[in-house]
Amino acid sequence: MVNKISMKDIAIKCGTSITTVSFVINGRANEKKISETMTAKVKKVITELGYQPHSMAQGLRTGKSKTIGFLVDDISEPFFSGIAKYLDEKATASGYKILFCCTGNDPKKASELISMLNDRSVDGYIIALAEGVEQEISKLLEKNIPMVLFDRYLLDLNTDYVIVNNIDSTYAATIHLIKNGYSRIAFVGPQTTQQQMIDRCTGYQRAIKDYGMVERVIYLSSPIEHGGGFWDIIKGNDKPDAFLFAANYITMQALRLLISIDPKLLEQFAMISFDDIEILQFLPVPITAIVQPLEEIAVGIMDILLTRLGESTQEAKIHKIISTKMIVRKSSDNRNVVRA
Amino acid sequence: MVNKISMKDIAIKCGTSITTVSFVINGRANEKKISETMTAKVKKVITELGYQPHSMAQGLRTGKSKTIGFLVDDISEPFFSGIAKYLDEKATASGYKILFCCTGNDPKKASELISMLNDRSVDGYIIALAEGVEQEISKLLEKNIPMVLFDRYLLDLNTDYVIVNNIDSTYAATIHLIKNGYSRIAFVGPQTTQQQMIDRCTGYQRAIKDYGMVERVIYLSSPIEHGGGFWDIIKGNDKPDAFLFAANYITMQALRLLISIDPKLLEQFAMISFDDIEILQFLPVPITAIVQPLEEIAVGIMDILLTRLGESTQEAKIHKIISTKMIVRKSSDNRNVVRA
DNA sequence: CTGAAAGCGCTTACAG
DNA sequence: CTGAAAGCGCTTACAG
Repeated sequence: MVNKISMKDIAIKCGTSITTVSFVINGRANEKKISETMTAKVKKVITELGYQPHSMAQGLRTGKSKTIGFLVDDISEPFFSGIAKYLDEKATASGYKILFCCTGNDPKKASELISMLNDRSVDGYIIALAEGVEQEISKLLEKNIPMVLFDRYLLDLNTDYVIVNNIDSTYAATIHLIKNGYSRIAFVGPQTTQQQMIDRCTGYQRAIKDYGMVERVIYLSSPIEHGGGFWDIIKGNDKPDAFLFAANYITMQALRLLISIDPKLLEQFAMISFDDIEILQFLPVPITAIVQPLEEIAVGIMDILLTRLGESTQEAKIHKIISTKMIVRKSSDNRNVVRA
Repeated sequence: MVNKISMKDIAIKCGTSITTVSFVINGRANEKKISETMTAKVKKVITELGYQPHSMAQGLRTGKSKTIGFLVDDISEPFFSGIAKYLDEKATASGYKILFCCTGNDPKKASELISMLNDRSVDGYIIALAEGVEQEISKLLEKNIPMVLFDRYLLDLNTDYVIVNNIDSTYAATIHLIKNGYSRIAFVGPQTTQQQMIDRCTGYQRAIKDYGMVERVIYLSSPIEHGGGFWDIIKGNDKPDAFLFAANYITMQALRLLISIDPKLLEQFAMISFDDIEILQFLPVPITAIVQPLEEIAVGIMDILLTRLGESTQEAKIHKIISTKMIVRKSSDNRNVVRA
């Protein structure tokens, strides 16, 4: 990093002061009534020398780092890395850079990371909340630091967030199964207090109730136990004829479990997965999926965050709900019903 | 970001100077012969007030940002996001943060991003090189900025890098196919000048030559053309009985192509994929894979980079070659040979 | 053993 | 129309 060009160099070369140079750089030449001759000269020298402002000096002075903190459990999960890609694109276009952090589902690590991001003076946060960091979130809220939650949210925390229409999505998916003739539909989800998971279950439950069916909610334990609840249910007399999986990792867990017992089992149940993953298309019976539009979610997040970053006073919180779409594949058509 | 505590606050509260506080913070109390009483007092106040150094001020003063730039085509690709996760873990543990950037396979964007990272005074770079940015890389090299390349590398660029033993891997994979009775083995790769792809092809070619077989190299075009070369080859008289795919995206392209023509085709060929992806295990005939150990690669990268960041003079470049391992699945056993 | 002071590269209120 | 100067929060050479 030798010989970086500074505003001083520009000023000297132009025979002016760094104040003038600064005004030109920040587009305040007009406002500050810098002569056009000087403005042009400064601009010319800037491109000639390839001057780039020193972001840390700027940051120190302005208190803004043009950096956004992004917190998720695991960046290598396709949903998060997909979102990350689009976020990065939007952020870069607006002069921001994103610091990605993985909490590994550990609340302690999460709060350490928040504190670390705070040290680095990030201007805002994008967070898929792990359970147990409500306190840290509250602290940030009090400080009025811009923050957008996504994927997960907390009812009792007054924040901006972007989520999908979880209830409607599983409601529609359940009805899709019912319409295709399935009558023993099970919802398979994780044991959790995460609001989005509760919502997904709620959508399912409402549909089941509206159609006067029997509710079957299964909590899949992780790591998977062969002898455990799922297997008992599958081999029981009153076994389900259709599954609605609450998230892609739940789908994967269930698929692994079924395959490890007997790959043929895959063909005996109707299935719908919340979240599409490439694998679903390549199975012997391709699986229907509820698709979360990643780019739309990312755009929603950045729109809100950029607004906040430009605001002086906090307006009312924004809650953006994005619609999923269902991609129907063979696994949920009525082929199975005949057999059942 | 109100009322951040500064060294000045500590100094006042301790009745000393910020110099002393700084020495204590930087662990130079002994060296600078600060009294134990004062050292203890300062430390106590620091934890009491929850002081955190202001990283931008530090950065401005020291010229170090404790930040690493990470450049790949697309962070949402499983190979890269997997690497990213482990890198982030290691970096955080050493007080560094990583700025992830996606070049989207666009050399122009790549050089813009490098310039942007440069503005942000990143201390080092981790790069999976896209073609066409050799010049920018060279510039960084000249400036002696620490940089580790991975996955891809350039023979004529003298840099640190971490790659896998590409040649040996495909050599072994090819021989595995030969030993299992396949005799018309095709290598399927992208049309590219990327060294690692050339190496993978070389390994295949050597094995074919050593066993006196006929070389069959297929360049898969993207987007896939139905009527194109691949289909001609598959339906021809002299069609291959085994495929070695050069990368996971090539595997996916080929799978999509085969499935779109006829899913049964999947069972008619032996297959090995460079890179393991979850999908391979779930196919009707699970596909053998050459596994790149992500964590080991990430550790290798960070080890080199952290060494460089701590060095004053550049030692000789480090080239770290990591061994892959092959996970043999049903797709490469000799089941097909009987039929052929 | 400890402190005053310079300076990293910016921005901006103030003065002319 | 333009510039001198203060200050953001640190680190460190220098002086006592």
